Amino acid sequence: MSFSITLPDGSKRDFDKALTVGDLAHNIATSLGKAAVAAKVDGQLEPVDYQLNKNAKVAIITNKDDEALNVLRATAAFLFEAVAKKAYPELHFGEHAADKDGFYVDTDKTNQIKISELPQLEKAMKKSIKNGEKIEHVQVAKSDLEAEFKDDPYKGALLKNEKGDTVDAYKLGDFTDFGFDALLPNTGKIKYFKLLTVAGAYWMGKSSNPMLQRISGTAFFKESALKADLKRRDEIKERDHRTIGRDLDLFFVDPKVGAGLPYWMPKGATIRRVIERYIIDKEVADGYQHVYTPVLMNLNAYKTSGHWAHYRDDMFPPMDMGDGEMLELRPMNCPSHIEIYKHHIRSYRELPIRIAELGMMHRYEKSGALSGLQRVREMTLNDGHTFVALDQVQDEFAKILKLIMDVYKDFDITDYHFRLSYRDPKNTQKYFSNDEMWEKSQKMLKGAMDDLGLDYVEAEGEAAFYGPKLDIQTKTALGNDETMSTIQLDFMLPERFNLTYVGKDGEEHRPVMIHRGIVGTMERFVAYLTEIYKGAFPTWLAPIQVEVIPVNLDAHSDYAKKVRDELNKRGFRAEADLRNEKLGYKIRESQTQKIPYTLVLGDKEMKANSVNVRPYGTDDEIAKSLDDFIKEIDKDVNSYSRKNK
RNA sequence: GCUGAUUUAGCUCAGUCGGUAGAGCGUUUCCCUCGUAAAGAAAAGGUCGCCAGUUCGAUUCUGGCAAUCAGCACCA
Repeated sequence: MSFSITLPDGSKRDFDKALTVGDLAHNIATSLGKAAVAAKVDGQLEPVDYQLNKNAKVAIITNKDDEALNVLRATAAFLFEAVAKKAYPELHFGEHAADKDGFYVDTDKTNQIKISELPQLEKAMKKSIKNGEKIEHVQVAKSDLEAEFKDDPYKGALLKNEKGDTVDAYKLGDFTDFGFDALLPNTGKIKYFKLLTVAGAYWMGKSSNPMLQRISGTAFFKESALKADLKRRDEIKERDHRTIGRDLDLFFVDPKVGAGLPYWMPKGATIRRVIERYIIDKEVADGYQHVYTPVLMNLNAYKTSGHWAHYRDDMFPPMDMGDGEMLELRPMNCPSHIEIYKHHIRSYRELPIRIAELGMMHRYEKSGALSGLQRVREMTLNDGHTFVALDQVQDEFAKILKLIMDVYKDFDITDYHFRLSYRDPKNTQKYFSNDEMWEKSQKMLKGAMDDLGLDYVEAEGEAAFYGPKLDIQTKTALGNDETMSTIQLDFMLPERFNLTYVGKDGEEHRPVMIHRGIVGTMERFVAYLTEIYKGAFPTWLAPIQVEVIPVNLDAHSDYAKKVRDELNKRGFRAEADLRNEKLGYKIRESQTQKIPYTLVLGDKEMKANSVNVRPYGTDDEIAKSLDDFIKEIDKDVNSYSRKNK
């Protein structure tokens, strides 16, 4: 027997008898042997007692590697299970996982674990950790495990997913579980962990299945890392747009007047208006014709479009007008823009026809999904539809993508990835059934991305009901993935609404429709920006750009008003704080309100027709002439500067 | 929608083992007239989420509903 192990640096080591990953690590260096947590063997995560007996590529993982954290957390999850099972012998376990956010274990409901019981369980875990209890890695025949878990409602099903006749299982005392890539050989290393929350989660992630309880927590190798992570979790709250929205008086949602129906206060409305003007200008410059269409539409239009068949759960119930007419609050405005297209006979010479609208949509979101401006029941969509000939699809697609990238640049959106969203062919309830069209459009979309040489992930079951999409997924400041922009190819609706244009040949042809959104909805986009900027909006977006504060009310109010008026006249959003309060008090408020520029005006400034500038987040006092300040802020606004970030 | 927790003044939160409530911040008024992150005083402000039930009496106990939060499912 002889085989060789290839290490990450390319070097090879030959062996003539089997050895464990741990032995290999020791063989390389004693210190590495001590630090080894697990290994990647041909890309697969394996524990330190894994037997090497044939040619393989091996990378030893120590606690400096990200994957080591997953091993640690999986071990913590396993220990939690063992301890919880001891405390509640009748408890069953569902799925468990460990990743960059921590770990979780699903348990069944018959024996609810309350959040108040977590400290006791933590204590029991700590006891085991202190004792450094051994975790035994065993290969068990699948049939033995099936026998052991024969009364378990979940483990049997999970066992079916395990490949082969033997299963990698782990034992701590008489507790056994499986489904881990690799665990530590001993509980002693799980020093710094915390159980965090108890929440519901569906068994196997299906809402038709019973709901289990998910206990989640996190673990680190270093105490400082755990502390930093707990602090990070706390600080996330400070970025929450709901908190900032209230503190800065941007918007409110009040169940008394309707859950999920936000009210935009003047400051929030200002931010939104600036964005709306920006995006309309941008789109008009890119060849879009902006329109307004009604929020109500005859239900028949949504029957024709397929919304009524495939999207009804997300729609408000129709209004019965009593004379046979049924009106529907629109959930999307593709049918509205189709009506605009159909209003005239269209020639190939006009194509592409680009229709855009900041249109208000209503969708009946499930109560549990509502969240501030992030998920609402009334939203203004940055929507647009372009109607093109078949041979224009690629160019139009590239043009839209360029527009999106231009906008991202101005808003400094850099953390995003592309996702091609396809239908799930098995889900006939959700998607139009027309295999040929789906194949064609999905292939065309992928081809367009490949031609542009862009990287993407593919996701089945994420398409719109009428066609596949390119989704641009951004990361929010709170770490959630969300769809910011989308480009969707649609062969279905032109067919259903019998859209035509007259070709060069004088015959009628069918156009292709491209649905696209740049910044998604105004609601979600403002929520996103609020979190990214932590409420300190860049000057071009800030609801109040300049706060003017007189040193002495009697002596300097007139000059403060004069400066404010001059700024307002030039189109800047300036306010003068003429309340009877101390200077320090007003400065403080101007800072907590995150206003980009605070101007303090006293005798010196009045005499010299100057201002004293304190930019947000600093304690600078910069004296300059009013003219110079105006030049500075003008430059700041026009550059879409992010310096407040 | 589901599971759990929560809901008391504009905000953050105490409190009442059943006898209708408090603090800090904010607001208003008075006072102070001030050079870069909170001067001082007084006052106003609450159907104790909503609807039932039990009780002599419910903010407190019980039930239902709604909303909010965490997560799941869904999703822009």
